[in-house]
Amino acid sequence: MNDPGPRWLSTDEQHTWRESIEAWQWLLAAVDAQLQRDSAMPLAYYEILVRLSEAPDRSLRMTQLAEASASSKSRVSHAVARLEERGWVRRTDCPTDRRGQIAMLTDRGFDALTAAAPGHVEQVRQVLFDALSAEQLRQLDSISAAILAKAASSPKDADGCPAG
Amino acid sequence: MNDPGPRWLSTDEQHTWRESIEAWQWLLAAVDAQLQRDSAMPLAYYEILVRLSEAPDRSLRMTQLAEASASSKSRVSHAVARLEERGWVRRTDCPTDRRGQIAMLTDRGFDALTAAAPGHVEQVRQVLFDALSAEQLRQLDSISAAILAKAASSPKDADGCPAG
DNA sequence: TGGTATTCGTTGAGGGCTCAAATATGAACC
DNA sequence: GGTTCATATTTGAGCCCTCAACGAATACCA
Repeated sequence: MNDPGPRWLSTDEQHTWRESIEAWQWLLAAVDAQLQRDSAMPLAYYEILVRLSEAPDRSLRMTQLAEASASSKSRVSHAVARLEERGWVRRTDCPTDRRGQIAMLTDRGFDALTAAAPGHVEQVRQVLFDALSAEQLRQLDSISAAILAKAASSPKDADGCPAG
Repeated sequence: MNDPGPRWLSTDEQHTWRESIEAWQWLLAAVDAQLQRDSAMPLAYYEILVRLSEAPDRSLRMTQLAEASASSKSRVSHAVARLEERGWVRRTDCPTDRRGQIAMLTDRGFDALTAAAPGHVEQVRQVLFDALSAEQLRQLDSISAAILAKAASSPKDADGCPAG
């Protein structure tokens, strides 16, 4: 007789929760849709290209790429397979670990990224930076950091990054 | 010779942007994964069940259900079809508009929702409310409201709610 | 009344994601 | 060396979502 029962959300909490998920689901969907519409790639692919473009030699081991783009190994494996079909990424064997694969951004991939970037950045401005004040952006920064801290401290699942 | 070029993000902006999407993608994935794992339903289905449970007669026209759950008509149509297979929702013809369909939450659907709720709420607490201070929650509230205001003012696509 | 536009809801193809299982290699230990 | 456990990556099934197209019914309007 000691189950405290679920700690239900107060009215205020419920309001904050619903508003927040709706806002961020919309924002993510809007960004994804713009990329899909104008550059024929989902946000997840864009992020993979960005991480590769920033890496030395524009190359990354699959696992590192998964970590850098905050997604699961499985997702990255599927995604890189698609990106390779488009000629945007090339996979080669890792010389020091025969289990490993190295994903490298090709010149065509870099061009695709360069072409997609301006429209994407503009969309990000519209949905986020034009909507918030400087003060709110600072607040958002620390809020996001707090959430990520929670994410880091919670147990990860077997495969990739998501979930808790 | 008057193209200002893309308004690139400053270092700070880029930091805020990357941190924010990573945080919210993780949070949404974590909530979705908990529901999937413990109650065998995605967050989108849970939200549909919630909106129905709150509606008079636990019933809503398909379009209203789409608006209430902030998703596209197509998504809701597919989802309700699945939920109907599970016996959680029943569709009936609308008496006043022969194009219309009314989705009603069944008793079994209500039970499923009741069973799923405590674990879901607990997860929401863990990923959001336990991570943020009261002050941050207030800030988040107004940040989300600002984003949603932007969403409301931006042109909607043909089908449903998402995208901008 | 007839014509046109709009709304309601569904459908199917296509694609991305997750999950669990499988393969192959590396590391550690005795 | 051989066992055993851990790591790296892939694979395929199954599911959800988007997009575009569709049929059907209603609204608007001359």
